[in-house]
Amino acid sequence: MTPVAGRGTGAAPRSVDVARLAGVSQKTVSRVMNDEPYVSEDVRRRVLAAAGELGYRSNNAARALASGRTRSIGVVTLGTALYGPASLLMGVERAVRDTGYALRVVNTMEGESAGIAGAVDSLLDQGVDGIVISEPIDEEGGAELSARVDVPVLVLGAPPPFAAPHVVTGGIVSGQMARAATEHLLELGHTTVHHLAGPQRWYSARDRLEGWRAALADHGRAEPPVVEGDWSAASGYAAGRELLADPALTAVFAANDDMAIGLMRALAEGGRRVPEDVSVVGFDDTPVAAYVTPPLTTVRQPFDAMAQGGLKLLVHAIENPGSDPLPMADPPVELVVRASSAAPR
Amino acid sequence: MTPVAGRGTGAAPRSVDVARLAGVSQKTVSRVMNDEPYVSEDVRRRVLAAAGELGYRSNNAARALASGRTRSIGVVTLGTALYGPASLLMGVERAVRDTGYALRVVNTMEGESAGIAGAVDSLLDQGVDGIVISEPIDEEGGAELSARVDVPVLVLGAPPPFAAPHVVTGGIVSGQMARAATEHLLELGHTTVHHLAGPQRWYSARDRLEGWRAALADHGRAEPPVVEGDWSAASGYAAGRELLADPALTAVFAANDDMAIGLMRALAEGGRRVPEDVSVVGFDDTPVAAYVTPPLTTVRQPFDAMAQGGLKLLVHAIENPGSDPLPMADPPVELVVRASSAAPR
DNA sequence: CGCAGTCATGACAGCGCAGTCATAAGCCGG
DNA sequence: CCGGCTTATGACTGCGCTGTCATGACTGCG
Repeated sequence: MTPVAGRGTGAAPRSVDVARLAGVSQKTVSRVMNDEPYVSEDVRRRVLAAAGELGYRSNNAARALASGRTRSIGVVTLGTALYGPASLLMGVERAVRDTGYALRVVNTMEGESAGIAGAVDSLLDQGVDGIVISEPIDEEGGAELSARVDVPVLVLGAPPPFAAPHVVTGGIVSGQMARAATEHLLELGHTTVHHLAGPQRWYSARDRLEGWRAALADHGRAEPPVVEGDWSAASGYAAGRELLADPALTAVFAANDDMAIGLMRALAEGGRRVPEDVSVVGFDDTPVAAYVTPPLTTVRQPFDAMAQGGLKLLVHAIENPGSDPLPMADPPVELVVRASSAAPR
Repeated sequence: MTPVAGRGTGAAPRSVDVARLAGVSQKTVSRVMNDEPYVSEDVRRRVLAAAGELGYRSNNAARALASGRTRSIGVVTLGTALYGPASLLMGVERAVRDTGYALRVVNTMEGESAGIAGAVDSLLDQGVDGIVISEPIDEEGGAELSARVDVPVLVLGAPPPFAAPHVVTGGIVSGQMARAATEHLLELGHTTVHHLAGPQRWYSARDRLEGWRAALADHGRAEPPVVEGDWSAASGYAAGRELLADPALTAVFAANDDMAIGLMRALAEGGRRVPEDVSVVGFDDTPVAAYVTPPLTTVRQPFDAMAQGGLKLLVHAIENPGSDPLPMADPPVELVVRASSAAPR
């Protein structure tokens, strides 16, 4: 009368069930599942066959409880569909997959009560083995947070927002490329370059501002007033309407492509031709950048490479606690010159 | 000599430690942490104070093991930064947060070996309580997959790709809006409307194709040959170069905004003015759609509402097993008319 | 005042794994 | 041919929590 397994048919099989079927101990099943050494080929095969037959899948909670590791990495995202952050997140997903870890995601909406600290906290609650903070924005709470973080943290695309024990930084210095973009415009012969900045709570926006500033300083050029947007094309458009007031305007470096597109629309409406009257350079190389009118000169960021490289560091830190952090090679960033930038006049 | 807790200072506090400090049983701590009834206010306060003092956070793995529920929901994404899928993912993240569940993410790259089935499988391995499949694409393997799925599944933005036990569908019928977009062009006076379709492995692309087709059929119009892209502006551009060959071309409905933008560029290069010679309508209302030249008429999808509504269904299915699925109200979709569409001539 | 019913709490077991240690078998060299 | 090694396996335990049940205190009511 008793069914084979002795439990209701609905219940998921456990390692003991597999063990029984394969005629081995539960521990041996565990060994096979974890690719531990000291298992004979014969036994391994029998266990795998039994597992397959029963449709066994090991219980993650039990495994995490017993081993103290969850084999998962948490990501803090910004909760926007902006091309940069979204691409970085996708890169992280792809890269995490390769490492064998699972991915947990929480997002922190800008202006939300808890912010990054809250997001990190909820990841710690979930018991992740490591944390990725992607494109952090500036906020308070970093100090108290760092005390509670007891797993390695990877900060992607910007300097770490807080000084926690095991923080590594991966990813590019986007300031460097902002500098290159600005220099591109100067070398075309523009007297100076205006900057349409991103929201300054974002490290990456500040980075780009500083890169632009450094380029102007290097070349001994006057620094025009900065106009700040919020990354959106709408804000770029609004900024463009402001900039139209300046008859001397000949070149603008925008902190991302969306703002550059909004800016170009405002310029067009104001009767300024791009690039004949005003050159525009963006940042990100979004998929549409090459197809707007005119095609946008911009900076392409290697999101996948950043994520992959950074995760390698993180996994190293997780699996070799106490060891020195791996060095991070800055992945290649590229200035893509298109029709929106040209010599003045 | 023995320190207070009797364990190394590095070890995370457990509920027994809290219990000891608060002078109650471990079970009572568990009661407080889970907001169970039958705990006096006094005890509750003492326990919370003790937990705060020790920096206690409950161990998720142990909780999951004991309760059999992980309190987490898995999402299958497409691994692209395309505006639609990325927005939907963000919407899901936001919505999940409100439900109190944690989010695990896996993505299936198009053309990858395992595909959706593999992604779902890995989520099941992780032991999620429910699964969200966002924008599924067409593929085999659905049948065998459905046998293994033992948690509720929500399919967002398209019909379910497989017949699993507990599948609910949430989200809009984008075909309906494709129809509205096409009708908008017909009502402007265009004799017929071309369609620049998305990749037909995507349900949403097929939906839009069918909506377009239905609109033409309703109005008794000839159906021009379909051009298929891959969602990218580049593919829209390529399609545009093909469409230029047709001198009778006066209106195109593109399955997303990026392709519409590429298309408009090709039209511009071919000397066809938008909207004077050719009207273009897109789909998605990406943030730049309003700022390209000319501003793009398009269809705005309420990603947040779709995700929120869908997740409500999913959580209901998780927490009330066996009950009838909740009805899903289609969230409002909106045709945004801008300058890229106008009457012919 | 006594009994049933609510409320508040604790003791205990067990969730399904992995870690530790014990054990047995094979293998080698002196 | 025996002591010491490597290899292969199992018994047992415990990870930190939740579920079940028992227990006692307190309540109201006939």
